[in-house]
Amino acid sequence: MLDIRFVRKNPEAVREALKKRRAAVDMAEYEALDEQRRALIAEVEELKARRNQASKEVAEAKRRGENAQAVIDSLGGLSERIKALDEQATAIDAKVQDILMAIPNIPHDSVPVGADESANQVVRLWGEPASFSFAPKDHVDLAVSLGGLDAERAAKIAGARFAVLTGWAAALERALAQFMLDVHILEHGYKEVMPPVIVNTKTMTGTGQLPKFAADLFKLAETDYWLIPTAEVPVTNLYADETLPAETLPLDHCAYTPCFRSEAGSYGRDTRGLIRLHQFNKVELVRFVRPEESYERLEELTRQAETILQKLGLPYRVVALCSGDLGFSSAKTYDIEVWLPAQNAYREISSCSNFEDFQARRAGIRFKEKGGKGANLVHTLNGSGLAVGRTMVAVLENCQQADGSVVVPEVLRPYMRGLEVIRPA
RNA sequence: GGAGAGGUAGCGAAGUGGCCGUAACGCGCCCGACUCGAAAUCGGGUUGUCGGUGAUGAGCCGGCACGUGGGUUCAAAUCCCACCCUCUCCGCCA
Repeated sequence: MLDIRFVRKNPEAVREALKKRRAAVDMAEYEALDEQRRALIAEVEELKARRNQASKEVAEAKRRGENAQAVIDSLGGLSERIKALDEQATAIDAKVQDILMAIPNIPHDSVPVGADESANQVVRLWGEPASFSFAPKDHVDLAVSLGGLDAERAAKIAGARFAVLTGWAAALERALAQFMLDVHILEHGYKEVMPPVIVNTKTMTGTGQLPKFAADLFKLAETDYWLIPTAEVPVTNLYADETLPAETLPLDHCAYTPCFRSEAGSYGRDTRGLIRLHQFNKVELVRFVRPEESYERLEELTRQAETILQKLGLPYRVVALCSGDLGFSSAKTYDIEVWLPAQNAYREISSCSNFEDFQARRAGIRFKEKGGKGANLVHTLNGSGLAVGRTMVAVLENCQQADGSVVVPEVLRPYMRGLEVIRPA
């Protein structure tokens, strides 16, 4: 959420940002409501000040043992008027908040302006896509023929967009996750957290998933519980309504959790295999940083996520999302896209974003300088490090051999009981 | 699921209708004094948010906030109602 005073004083900057994002918010209505809100507040506050003043006089008179009936009588109806105005103010404030919550973050100056993903900019490439002497199979064919993926039974017990991994595939999923965690914990200094994967509405609102994107989420019936679409939600909100000592920044957490997404509106896309599921596992990196260094930290974060692909030897590219492709809460995002030979394309495997103070304001996450006066909002960042299922897809497709076997990347072998090659059972 | 206790500032905690949200007291933290320096000691300071004014700063003025939401009252941390959360004991349970 943007600062209500910033929006009031910089309406043109907000309109400009909305235009760059191709987002529609009725700013004229918003401004009219905001003005009404302030007028009402001024009116009701004046009445309350009068009431408080009179109450003080009554108290003083009673203390002196005098009769205060005259003052009390003069207040007739004041509280009723205050109550009526208060109700109006509350109603208008709710409307203002609704719109304010629907205004997306302002894209950073370095974000390329464009309508959709075709305007995204490739920032760098790493690795050479291997040239195969045979037609590379896709990950579904590989996983099924190697006996690791059972899509039929997944559909039977849950439905479409679920997967059952068996044997080596289940082990590979665990191996990838643990490998990623070890790198981020041991080499990049992140502290691991294992949070709840069910959260309440307040938490979902803190990071910006609600109120706008309820349709993308799973909600538990008859409760205030939601399944997290990413560990970003519980981990960022760990420090909601807290003031962190400045010396603890940057505060870096990684978390390995399942993620749940309804994938509403993606019918027909990526219906095969492990690319787009209702439930998948992800190692997430979340950082709480000082505002002045958040962009430097975003570069660092992106490189840390890239490290995983480099160690696995998987070719990828880094893309700066354009304004029209940017997520609602993000001021700047780099997507990391891994090479998938069977699709002959780069596909998203990580998304690294700087939310500046957008989430921190919603969630109430501040920091305070030791001995300093007042608290300021932190900047929050997060990035996948990485999506585990999609990493498995990339490993299978990039490391396959002509005979249908798959070579296990060396760094994973210690996590796979030394297994070097995955062969049909 | 049953019974009980409790939610007040960074933490602990006092506070049964007005002089208590400028929130006692203690701890922590910050500034100062003392000291060669430190500890101890002494003095002072230390919530957030919204509105107005200022320059989107500082300051000043005002409103609100004692778990949340209602109610009673001229006036609520305090009285009444509902809900949420935490802790203890019992039951159940991986």
